[in-house]
Amino acid sequence: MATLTVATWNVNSIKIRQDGVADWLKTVAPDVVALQELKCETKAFPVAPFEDLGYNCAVHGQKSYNGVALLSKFPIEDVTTTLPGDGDDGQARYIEGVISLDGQALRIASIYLPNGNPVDSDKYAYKLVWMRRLKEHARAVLAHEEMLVLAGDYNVIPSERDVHDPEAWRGDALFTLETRRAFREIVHLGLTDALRACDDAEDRYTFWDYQGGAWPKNHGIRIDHLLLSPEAAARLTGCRIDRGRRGGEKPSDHVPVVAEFRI
DNA sequence: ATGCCGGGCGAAGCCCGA
Repeated sequence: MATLTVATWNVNSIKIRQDGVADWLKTVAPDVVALQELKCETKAFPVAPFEDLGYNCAVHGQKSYNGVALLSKFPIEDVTTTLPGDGDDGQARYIEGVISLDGQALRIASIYLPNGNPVDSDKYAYKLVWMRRLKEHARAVLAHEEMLVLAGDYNVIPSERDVHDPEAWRGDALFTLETRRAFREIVHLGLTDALRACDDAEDRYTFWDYQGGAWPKNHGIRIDHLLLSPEAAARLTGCRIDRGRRGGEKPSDHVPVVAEFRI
């Protein structure tokens, strides 16, 4: 019985964070990692430190903003970067690939879902449209009935117990009833929230703002998620949030979420 | 709550994030 470790992490600039990510890879040794908010162009992604640690890299980058990647100890095949209705969407927010394991496959996506604030702007409309596109794509890939992990920064607080102070976030684009309903529509296609399948506690956050002492006061929110197909959920053995990565020098404002599977 | 952080860009100050 082998263990497959799959993680997601919004690194908030891969250039600034590359040493910290490499250090984390050495410590945790995940098999597959979904990264978000690279803030660099594809050709500028620092592949060397990760290849030196035995990882293959698939990158969908963009200058200054957004950017997503997959790292994998196994080869990454059939890489795609578009969602239905992509049109002229110039924002690098989605990358998907197939990881070939012994006799089976894992389909993994790295998602950087739009923030959507303020709610009276076109950014919010873009977020909701993007979520509908993700839903349609999720429906299509779920039909393959394979191990599937839709991992990333969803910019969605799913419920009241995923935020330190619900009143402080009421009306925010991450927490409106409309946003949460759109997220549920995706989950209800048949996906499992990996963290909540393993840990029902309050105080399970993945993001703390840099400002206002949010980290020392533990004013966090849970917005980074691994959503699993039934085939993946059946093999899930654990899921944890790597809170320790919020401390130290020059941390990202997000921390990794790590899931383990028996394969 | 907004922009008190932090990062990108680019060389000061604005844009953006959640």
